[in-house]
Amino acid sequence: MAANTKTRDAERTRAEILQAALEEFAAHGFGASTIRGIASRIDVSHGLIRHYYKSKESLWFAAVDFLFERLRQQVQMTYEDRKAIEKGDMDIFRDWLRSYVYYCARHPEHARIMIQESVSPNDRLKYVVREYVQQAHEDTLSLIDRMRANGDIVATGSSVSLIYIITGACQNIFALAAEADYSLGYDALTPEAIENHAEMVISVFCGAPMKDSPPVSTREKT
Amino acid sequence: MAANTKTRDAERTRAEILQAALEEFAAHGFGASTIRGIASRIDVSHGLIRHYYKSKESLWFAAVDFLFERLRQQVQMTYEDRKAIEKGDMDIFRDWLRSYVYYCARHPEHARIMIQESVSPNDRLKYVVREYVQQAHEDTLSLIDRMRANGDIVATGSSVSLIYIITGACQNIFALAAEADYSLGYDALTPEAIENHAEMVISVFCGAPMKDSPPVSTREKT
DNA sequence: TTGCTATTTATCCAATTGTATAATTATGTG
DNA sequence: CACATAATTATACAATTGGATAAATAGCAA
Repeated sequence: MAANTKTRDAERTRAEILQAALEEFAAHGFGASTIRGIASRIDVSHGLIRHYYKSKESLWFAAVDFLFERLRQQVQMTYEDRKAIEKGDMDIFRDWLRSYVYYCARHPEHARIMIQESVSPNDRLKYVVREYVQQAHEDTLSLIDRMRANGDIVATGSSVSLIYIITGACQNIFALAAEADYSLGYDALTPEAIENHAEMVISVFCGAPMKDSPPVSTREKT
Repeated sequence: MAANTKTRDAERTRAEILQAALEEFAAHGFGASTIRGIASRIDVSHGLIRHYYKSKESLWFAAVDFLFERLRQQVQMTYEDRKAIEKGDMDIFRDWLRSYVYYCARHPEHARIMIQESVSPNDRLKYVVREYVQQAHEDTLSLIDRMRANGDIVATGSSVSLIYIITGACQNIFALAAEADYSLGYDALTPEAIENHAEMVISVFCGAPMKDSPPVSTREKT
């Protein structure tokens, strides 16, 4: 254990820095985030962050790697589920939608960071698209096309629009949670509100959930 | 005209500053936006902006006033339209959805600014909600409730969720236009893509548009 | 022309920023 | 114990920031 205590502390510090960086980047965007602000979230000196990550930008890349790895672990569709959906098993698709809504509620910073970086073409956006978004979008696109061909989704127009309609429908209320609270006194982050939102999304895109198969997510892992 | 040349220039300068400020705030968020950056967009000294607006924050408030006034002019529902929708005229609702999609495409900075300010409760968000969002949301809420009672919208759950599902579905692809371009080579801002998105949104929330009434927006004003 | 006022620029300043380097502390090994 | 190395803090610095004030320019009325 002797040789481990130091490295374990170091690893924990690295993880804490990443988590704090994610929150800071989501809260203020890349430009307005400060290394000192991130450091103060976990009560370390700002020099320590420079010790682990050589620049503010490299910290951003590391934080995004962490973000998408977590997304992958929590909501990525398995090959079997995908095949089932392609064969018309809409309950699997409902479960996937539900798990994605849960993810959006737990991690609203994800949508926020992507929207902030999508303001204009830039190297950070280019990186995250190339490393993570592109493959996921292409997979989703072919899945949606298959579902529309099967008649499981009825809509007219490009499937690209549909991808953003579905993800926007899932994300938006959590990205704007503070607005919903101020304007309507609605706390979108209570378990009931999250569950309600998942039900609503599912009913919009898949019709009402079937009575005899109570929606239980098999993909919820945290 | 003599007395007018000066004031007209001043008014135009004020308007140019507001427009540049909107773009800057949407591009970088409030914190990362700089008065000098806004000034350089319209090639004036940063001191001039301080002359017209006494602080960066007061400039933000003025820019948001401008933003929401433009929204009101372009997509606010008339009383007559509202009554027609409440009586079940879904074509009017389809037109309204369409005009909102057009607005989101023309002014993606609107959604961006709201999301950026919704990171956490703060005075800027509080102001814009109190001045603009709250009343609009309450109106929309009661309209949606009425439509659901009429059976014109079929979904299960809180109507608050539905508000954010609809607006998210309309906005998202434009807020993430750069991502869609990088990942799928899809330019969401072409007239065809915008039209397609409007069709898709309408078909998701209202079913396919009626064949005999080609969708023509009566509310599109710019 | 001479004033007068509004518009605009030019500087100045203290605070904050990312980055860099030195100093300090803790930990494990001999 | 001493010594080496990793973890962490402290400090320094040039650049940028919002804000403030002074200076300059332009338009107009007399």
